[in-house]
Amino acid sequence: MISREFFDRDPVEVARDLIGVELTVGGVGGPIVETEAYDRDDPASHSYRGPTRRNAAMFAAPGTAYVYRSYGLHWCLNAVCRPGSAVLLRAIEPRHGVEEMVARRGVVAERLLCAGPGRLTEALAVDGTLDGMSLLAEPFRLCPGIRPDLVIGPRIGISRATERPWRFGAACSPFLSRPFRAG
DNA sequence: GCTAGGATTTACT
DNA sequence: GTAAATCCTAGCA
Repeated sequence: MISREFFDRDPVEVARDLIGVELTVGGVGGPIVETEAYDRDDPASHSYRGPTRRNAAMFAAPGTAYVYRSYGLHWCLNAVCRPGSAVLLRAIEPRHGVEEMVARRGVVAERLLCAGPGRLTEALAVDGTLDGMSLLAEPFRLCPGIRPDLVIGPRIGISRATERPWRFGAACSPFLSRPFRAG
């Protein structure tokens, strides 16, 4: 099992080591194939300007889930590392409870079920009610899995510190939200 | 109090 | 390729 100590490290290390880890929520999920790191001292991070009501979970204990609403309609799931830093989960490989994901997402293409932060949360039924909950307890489950070859690149969809190579993915995975430049 | 903008996805041209 | 959907937060008056 993944322990609290796993998350009590540099978010870049945690983002890298989370690739291949199996994440399930209520039994639905699969191996993580894409993550991004966000640090306390990072202009692109919600924690950059210090704790607020919205990002309070980012300053909670390592291993806490930070769930926030993006663009007014999507939810994004993060794993809190050291206080003020977190790892954004961008994509997983649909392996467990695929039928349930299809029912929630209403799509046929399996590779699009969890390929993106908003898609992932919809497929796993993650929303604001899980903000501040521990990823080390139900309904979450994290288990070490096969570690694939990694690809590294710049983060996506941000306007500041865009050059930091803090995006990690499983090489050649068909379930990435977007292809890596080198991969 | 009001306004601008965002770690996105989808549908349409 | 471009636009729309939609809401919370920060920043400023």
